Amino acid sequence: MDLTERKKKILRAIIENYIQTAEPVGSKVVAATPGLNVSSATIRNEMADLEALGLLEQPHTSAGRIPSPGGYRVYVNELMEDYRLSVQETQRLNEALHLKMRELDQVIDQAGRVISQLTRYPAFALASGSSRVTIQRFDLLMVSSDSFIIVVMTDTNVVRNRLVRLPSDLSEAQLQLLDTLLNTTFTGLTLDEITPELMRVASHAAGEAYGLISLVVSFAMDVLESLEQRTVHTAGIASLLAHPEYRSLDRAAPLMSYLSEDQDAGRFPVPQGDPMEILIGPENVADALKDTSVVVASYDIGDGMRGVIGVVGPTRMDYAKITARLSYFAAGLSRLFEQGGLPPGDEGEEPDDPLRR
Amino acid sequence: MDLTERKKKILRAIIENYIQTAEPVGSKVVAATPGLNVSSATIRNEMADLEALGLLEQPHTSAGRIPSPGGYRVYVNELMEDYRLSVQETQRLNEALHLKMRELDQVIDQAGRVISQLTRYPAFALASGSSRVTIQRFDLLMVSSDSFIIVVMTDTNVVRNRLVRLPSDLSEAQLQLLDTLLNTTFTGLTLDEITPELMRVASHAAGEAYGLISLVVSFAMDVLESLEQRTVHTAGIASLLAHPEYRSLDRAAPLMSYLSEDQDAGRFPVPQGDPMEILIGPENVADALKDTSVVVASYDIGDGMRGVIGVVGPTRMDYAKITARLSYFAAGLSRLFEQGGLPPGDEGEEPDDPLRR
DNA sequence: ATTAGCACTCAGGAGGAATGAGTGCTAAAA
DNA sequence: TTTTAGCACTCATTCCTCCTGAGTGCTAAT
Repeated sequence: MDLTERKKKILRAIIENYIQTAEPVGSKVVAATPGLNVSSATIRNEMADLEALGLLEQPHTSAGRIPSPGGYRVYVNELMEDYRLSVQETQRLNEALHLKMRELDQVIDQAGRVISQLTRYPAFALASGSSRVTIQRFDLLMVSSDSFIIVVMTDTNVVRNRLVRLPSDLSEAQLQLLDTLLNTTFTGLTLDEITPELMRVASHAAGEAYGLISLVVSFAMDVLESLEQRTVHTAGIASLLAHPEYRSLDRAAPLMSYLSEDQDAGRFPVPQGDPMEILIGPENVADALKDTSVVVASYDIGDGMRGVIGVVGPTRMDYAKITARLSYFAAGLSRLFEQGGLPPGDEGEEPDDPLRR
Repeated sequence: MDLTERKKKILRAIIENYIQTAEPVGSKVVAATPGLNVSSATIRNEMADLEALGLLEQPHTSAGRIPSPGGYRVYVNELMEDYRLSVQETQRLNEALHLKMRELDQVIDQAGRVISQLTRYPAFALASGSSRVTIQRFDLLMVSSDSFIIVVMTDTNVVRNRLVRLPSDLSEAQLQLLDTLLNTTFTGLTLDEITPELMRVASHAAGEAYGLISLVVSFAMDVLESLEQRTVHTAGIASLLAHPEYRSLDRAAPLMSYLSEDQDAGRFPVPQGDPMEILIGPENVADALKDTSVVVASYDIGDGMRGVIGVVGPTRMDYAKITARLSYFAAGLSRLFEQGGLPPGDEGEEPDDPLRR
């Protein structure tokens, strides 16, 4: 977008003012911007030009101007200055990164909550997975004569377990046998490759132990499935109501429902290429997001997985602040995982300071 | 509450009408109730009496009456007929009980989502635990020369694991030693009983392995902590907006914030004694719930834990329907767990039909 | 190219009347 | 003594209309 310096200044002034006040901006207050020594009449002419270019809009004839989605686009691409995080902000962000490390799922969920609190917008978080996971190894641990623990580990180093009680007793030797059989037959297979026939063949080899095998294998399949199935976590939906554009329920309700709808991923944008992406209003694919903006960042989880974290808000969003915070936080998460903090499963120890180089 | 038959009929008619319409009920429509062959003037006199008894309220002089919290109380205690679930409803509820069995936490979360969908009210779900959990057993599984899996099992049969990578190599024998040491020293202890001193003593016994021991033990402590810490899951917050009492943001926003606030339990009521409890308006302890009603049910998880699941809505709630659905669902959950469906950790196989006797 | 000035537009708020649902009370009927 | 018909009264709600003021576009002067 080729604009004169003055037009840029005016556009920027209007957008930043509107971001603060949520009120249409008139020529008079723009004229008052320092460094812009022209009269309001001149501003009016310029504003008319900017409107013709599709960068501004007028809610009604006798109102000031508000930025159009295209205007915001120009702003984030060319006009926006990097927002410098204050010391307090980095401190808060760093503190927030001391996440309690548990299951990956819980970490993602928690990260979403935290970023929602920090930005005051609803947030979503998900992991976009490695889709071809296989079981690398089975372990069966005897607990008592009629119960044992299944531990499975995938090739992405996720470890999951389940305790099983049986109606009948089982000897240590039988368990050993089962263990070997599982490890020779069912390792290295993806979800689709584990067929009922395969299970029948295996149980034949093991004699009567079909029930046991199906028990363990179906648990393994559950694990694989849960790793492939991408679920979204959303947090802070209520914070929408703090923003004037959602003071009317007609605007708030559909968006809130969309955000809290069933947790299937794919409804939310994921950054392509760049680690951070801004989607303004109609640039969103989902209808419910057509007049909201989404800022989304990704971070590296390791083992071929990427975490995605983003916030949703009105197109009038403080893009500078939000992108600064989000990218800092995402970078922190990347480092956290990279440091061996906690990879896909639940591995590694708790790092002291996740942001220390 | 001792009321004449006629007063009861009138009160009930008013409450049920108000539950349907959310509009103050006038004497005329009450007079039209079948089985009540008196004129509206008589009804007016009776209504004045009921108001004097504190069972009805008048929003303003020229409006009909609405039930007071006390009125609802009388209604749920004495007047309400059991709502008979239709065949479709039991079918839907049964289907909903086919929860994917994973971690207990996830099951609880999912149950909350489901009940929120079924009732169209926001729901909360939590597990009220057994507070003195101890580690019953440690297992260390070698993965490669520099990594192993910690598996811990608590006395409540919860099993958790974590994969650990080490900077240096480790022999199978060392791991065995560590295993024995952990099992002799740290089993049967509650969270507070695991002291730093104890860890120092143990590592002395093991030679130089302090780092390793603290690694495993702090994981165990994490597990104990996560089991004692009761987190609430809330779902369906946006469904509030569908009800006319929350069409105004002043009413909706505080409640929504309360529901989505940080996930600490204790903010939500838990049934005492009875497996189901109804708290109407000011009967709630929490300020934010003072003009909402909460219907809450509990179910048995096993191993000394109880699940709690409830819905939150306006005092004008269809108590008959909600209690019927909630208690049916809670009973289903109880049976699900009892059947060995999935106890605290992640045990047992997936049942075919959780409601089959 | 810029600016002062002026007529014009229009959302939003204030005030006021009309509407109608619903009440309480009284006096008559059962 | 209880019930009912009738009537005057109340008051939230809706729908006008009018007014105000912020902000514009245009024109003519600088």
